[in-house]
Amino acid sequence: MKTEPQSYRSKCPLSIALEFIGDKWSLIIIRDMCLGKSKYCDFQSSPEGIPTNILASRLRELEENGLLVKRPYQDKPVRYEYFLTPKGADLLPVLQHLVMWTQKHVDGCGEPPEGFFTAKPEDLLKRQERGKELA
Amino acid sequence: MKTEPQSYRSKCPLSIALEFIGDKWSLIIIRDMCLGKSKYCDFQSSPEGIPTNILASRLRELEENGLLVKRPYQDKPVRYEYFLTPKGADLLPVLQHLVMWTQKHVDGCGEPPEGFFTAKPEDLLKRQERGKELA
DNA sequence: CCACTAACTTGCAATAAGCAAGTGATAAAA
DNA sequence: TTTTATCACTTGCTTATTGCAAGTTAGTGG
Repeated sequence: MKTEPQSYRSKCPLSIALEFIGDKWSLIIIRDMCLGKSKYCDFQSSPEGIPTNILASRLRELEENGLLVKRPYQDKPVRYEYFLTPKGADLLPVLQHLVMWTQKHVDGCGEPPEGFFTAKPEDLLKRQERGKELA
Repeated sequence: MKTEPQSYRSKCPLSIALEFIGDKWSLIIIRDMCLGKSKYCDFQSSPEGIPTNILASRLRELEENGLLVKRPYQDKPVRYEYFLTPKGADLLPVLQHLVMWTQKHVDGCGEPPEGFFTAKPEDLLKRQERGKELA
């Protein structure tokens, strides 16, 4: 996870990518956002059961790193929704290939929802735009 | 990292993939093998500077999980070379997209070696086959 | 014999993960 | 009007993982 955008361990683009999303949870959150989830409790309710303190810290880091943005959807009390930025949405091809890899090599894994493989990063941003229009 | 192939935290293929390679180092080793490295000291000399105990444990786990195999290339003392299996080599598209992602979104990152984007998983296995023929 | 190399292993301090419980703001129910 | 409930977190604490340095083992070359 990168918090200070300087001082990467190397200039290798793969290594840098792993400093952003090289852990067990970040891409799970990105996946959930790709599937349309946007609220804290949505992420908590995923079957992997992310611990709540880790969810909070990952959301903070992903936002600091520009992969997502949060936007209040109510005040009293203020509550936030999280949306992918283009930078975050562009991880979709990575997710798609990881899913294909598991389907090819791991028995008994589940199926992604319909349309997952044909989705494009741009499609993920439309949801956010619609939300903005309504706000 | 998966060691016991049962008991995934969920059946989601993305989540399962992350149990195999969801950390900061596994894909660095896979990358090095994609680039033709095969010996312990090769992996150690990469610019990211993987700690040696982590390298040893990752090589063990990646082998247990079937992403690579080791093969002695000398005895007295016995020394091993590590090679990608088809399962490991099939992560190449994931690496390629991660590299593209960083090149698009992170300033000042380096370039992959020539031919990286056009390589295919099968190409990575030929090296291993050549090695076997000579053995 | 001594230095040196490759491939590890071990010890240990620091960091991160994971679990459970608590907090603060508010709305809805009794 | 207390009582309960929800959402989005935070805190405390225990365990696990990282990362650094040093040591080990089985050789090779001089």
